[in-house]
Amino acid sequence: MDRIVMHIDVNNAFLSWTALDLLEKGYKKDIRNVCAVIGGDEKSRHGIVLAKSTPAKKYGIVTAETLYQARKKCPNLEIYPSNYPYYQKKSKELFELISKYTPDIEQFSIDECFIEYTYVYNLYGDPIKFAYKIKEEIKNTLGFTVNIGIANNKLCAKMASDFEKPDKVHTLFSNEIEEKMYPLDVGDLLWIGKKSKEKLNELGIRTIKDLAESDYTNLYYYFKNQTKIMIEHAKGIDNEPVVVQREEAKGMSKTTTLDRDVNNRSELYDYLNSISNDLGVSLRSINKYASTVAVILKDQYFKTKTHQIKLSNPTNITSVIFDTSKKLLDETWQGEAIRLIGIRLDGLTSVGMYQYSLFEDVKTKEKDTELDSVMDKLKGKYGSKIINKASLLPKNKKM
DNA sequence: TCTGGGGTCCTAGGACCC
DNA sequence: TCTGGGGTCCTAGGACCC
Repeated sequence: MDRIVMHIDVNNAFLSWTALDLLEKGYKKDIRNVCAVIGGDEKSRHGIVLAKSTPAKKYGIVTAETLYQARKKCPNLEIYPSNYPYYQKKSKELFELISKYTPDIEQFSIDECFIEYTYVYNLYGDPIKFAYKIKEEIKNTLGFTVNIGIANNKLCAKMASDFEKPDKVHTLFSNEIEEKMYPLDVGDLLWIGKKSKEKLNELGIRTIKDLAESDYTNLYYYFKNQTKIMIEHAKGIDNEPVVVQREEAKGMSKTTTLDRDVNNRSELYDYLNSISNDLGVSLRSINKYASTVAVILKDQYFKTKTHQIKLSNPTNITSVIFDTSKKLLDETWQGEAIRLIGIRLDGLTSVGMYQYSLFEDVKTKEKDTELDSVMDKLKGKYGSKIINKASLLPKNKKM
């Protein structure tokens, strides 16, 4: 028997979920039915569209464009803020509901998952009937709609769930690829982004069919080792398994867009301090150590610069992350006006075996580890706002 | 009041070793 | 003696996804 995979995707997730949040709070209007978006705060320069309603989509509003542009397309646009804790809650409810039917679920993002239906086929039978059943159950018990794609592999299941929306079930089985997928724009193919689409178009490749029938050697010059997989995807070939257990994070990062451009070193240090603190807490909460620290900068012209260093000893100590990031900033920053600043930790390991390098100040390290641990506990007990190092406080409130 | 944040993976080029 | 070449590690930058 052929393999059967499903992809379940919440329609306009953030917007649908905020609609429910508002209705629960007594809001009279369902924002799913008006021209509305979830967007960031423009005053702090976070003004982009995070999600849009179906009516907003009809006006041509797209995700990630500026609210300014979106408003030009729909002057009556309503903009609502995001509520991540609520989204997490809804996401959990969704995956718990699906888990009742199979353990073979791969969570792909906060609002998407794959399920390996092959193993439960004998239990539930016709996958299309099952998909409709689960779609209705989600709508009736959780209050939001999903699209479900059914296919013989993950790639095609995901492509299928992206067909007509919302509240639909689609199939894209192997024998339907030429009919349903080949006519689509090559840019609609998973993993073909803006740049690859442009390049393919230049080469006269416009549809997925064009790519499927392209010659490997002609494309190799432009796409190198991605060529083979690209052509296979266009043909609907994909052998990736549904991976139930989420792989452990390989890195973590935190970046922040500043409310104005900053070219003052000590102010940039203050941001690094705060970010180091947040990352340190996250790192310790998953019992990991970071091998590499990188500073990420974006200047006023949106030019991004990164500078990284591999540590001689993986660390989970906030002060080490902060000191390293300061040094990295000093080495790479030329005084340009900074729009975004952040830190990325890579090469996360569970290795607790801490070897002190030769001239390290052992006493300081032990003290800092102890300080981090005390602060983590207090934050866990009283909430993250309750305690901070004096250096994190606003200057006029310093102890 | 113009352009977020958090991830993964790939590539090119330099350093270094044998 | 008009100066190889393979392998590995590391860093910077970029493409792609949600």
